Amino acid sequence: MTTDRIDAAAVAEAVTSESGIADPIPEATLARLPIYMRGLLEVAGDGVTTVSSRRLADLSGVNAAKVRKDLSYVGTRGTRGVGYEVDRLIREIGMVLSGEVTPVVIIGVGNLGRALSRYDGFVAGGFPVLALVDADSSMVGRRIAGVIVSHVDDLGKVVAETGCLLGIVATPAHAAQVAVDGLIAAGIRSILNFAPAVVSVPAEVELRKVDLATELQ
Amino acid sequence: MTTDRIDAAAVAEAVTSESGIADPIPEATLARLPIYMRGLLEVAGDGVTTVSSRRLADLSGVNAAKVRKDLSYVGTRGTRGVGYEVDRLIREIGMVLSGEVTPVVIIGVGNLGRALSRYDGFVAGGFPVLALVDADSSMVGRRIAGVIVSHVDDLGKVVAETGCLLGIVATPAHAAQVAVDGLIAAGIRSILNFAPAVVSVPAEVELRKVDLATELQ
DNA sequence: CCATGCATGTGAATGCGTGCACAATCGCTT
DNA sequence: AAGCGATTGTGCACGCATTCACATGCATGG
Repeated sequence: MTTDRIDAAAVAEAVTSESGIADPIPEATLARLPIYMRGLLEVAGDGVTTVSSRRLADLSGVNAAKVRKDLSYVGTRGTRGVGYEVDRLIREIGMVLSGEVTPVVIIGVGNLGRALSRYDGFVAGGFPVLALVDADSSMVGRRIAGVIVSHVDDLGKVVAETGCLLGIVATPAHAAQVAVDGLIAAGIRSILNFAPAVVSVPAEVELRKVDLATELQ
Repeated sequence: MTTDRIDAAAVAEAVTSESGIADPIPEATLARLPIYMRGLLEVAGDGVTTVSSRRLADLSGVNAAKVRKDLSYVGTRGTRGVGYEVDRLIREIGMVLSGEVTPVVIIGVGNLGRALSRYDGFVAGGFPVLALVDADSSMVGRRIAGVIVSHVDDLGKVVAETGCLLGIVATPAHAAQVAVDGLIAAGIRSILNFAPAVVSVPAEVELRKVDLATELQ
């Protein structure tokens, strides 16, 4: 029966995402899943049990074919002639998104760092802040957004314990390079730099710079 | 033979002329120009008069070939073996960016909203305020900085009429989420949040939060 | 039980963005 | 004056994303 195939596909998907070897879901699709989720929760509130790709496309403001292709990556199978089961889709997308969680560590708990660590958008986007470090000893031990601040000297230990994969630099400009070097030494391979400074990294490290001043301009 | 090249050129010209005198500058390039501008202003402050694509690429964290291709769209020509003239480049990019005006709508005309609507920096930066809305009926109809205040219920209509692409939230904290949802429903995909509240948006919508308390420090 | 309508799932084509590689070209030095 | 090092400008190819179009397949009604 076809149910066997569906279950097998679901299990395979779960296994691949757990092992973290290769994620076959395109990044562009991943970025749209929260949008679909939003539309799904909306129609679910209306008591609708099935939704077509066309309807979901209209709700999300995208193309219907794109919706179908995206959902095919998720693994969920719809019913031809009917559409997709809303509850099932919400569960499937939820699992994929929860599997795409990347814990982050923030260096620097000044004004910027505190603002970032309290920014719920990170959690909603799958980037929970699990660790905070600072070079100022007077900050160590303080609790910000439910996370205890550690000293930057313990960065390697903290990263190892929390399993953080992404580092956010929120230090003053003059400390940015040191902070980045520390992150790299701790094993971080993806860095988001909020400090207004240009830093250099090895080729194998992915670095993205966020300049608030430029953004406002 | 040369016929191939002529045909290709004819096609390209037909495409460009089809869209009028509109800029053939790719969107991806347009998004990088502010980043280049920032690097240029930095080196200009150091008294440097010329900059190579390689140097500008390092400053901006992008590929050197990409920089050259982007600058070729701007129209500025560099000098082989030397590089680009910094002052000239700043002027050229500035002109392109000033031509890229993005009309904005401001939600909330309290103290903050009024201050923002009168802030000349927005106009200078290519963000003219074309619409103002508020939930308070006593505000509707008042003229602030040359713009008539509309009611928030008419947000969709106002946005459609003025063609606003960017929304600025200047409401009290408790109304921020409602304001953001309204903007998204109106078709806005870029939002600047000045309210001291954390709001959630779909991944498709670009949201930036500006915390004035931290900015002042 | 069968025909019919409707929606899925996907192969294929197109367009866009990126980056390599190299010829063209300029200023500088000898 | 002439070669040389340096840098631009761009043709080309590759990969990703988007969208079309259609065959496949399920459910419903008679």
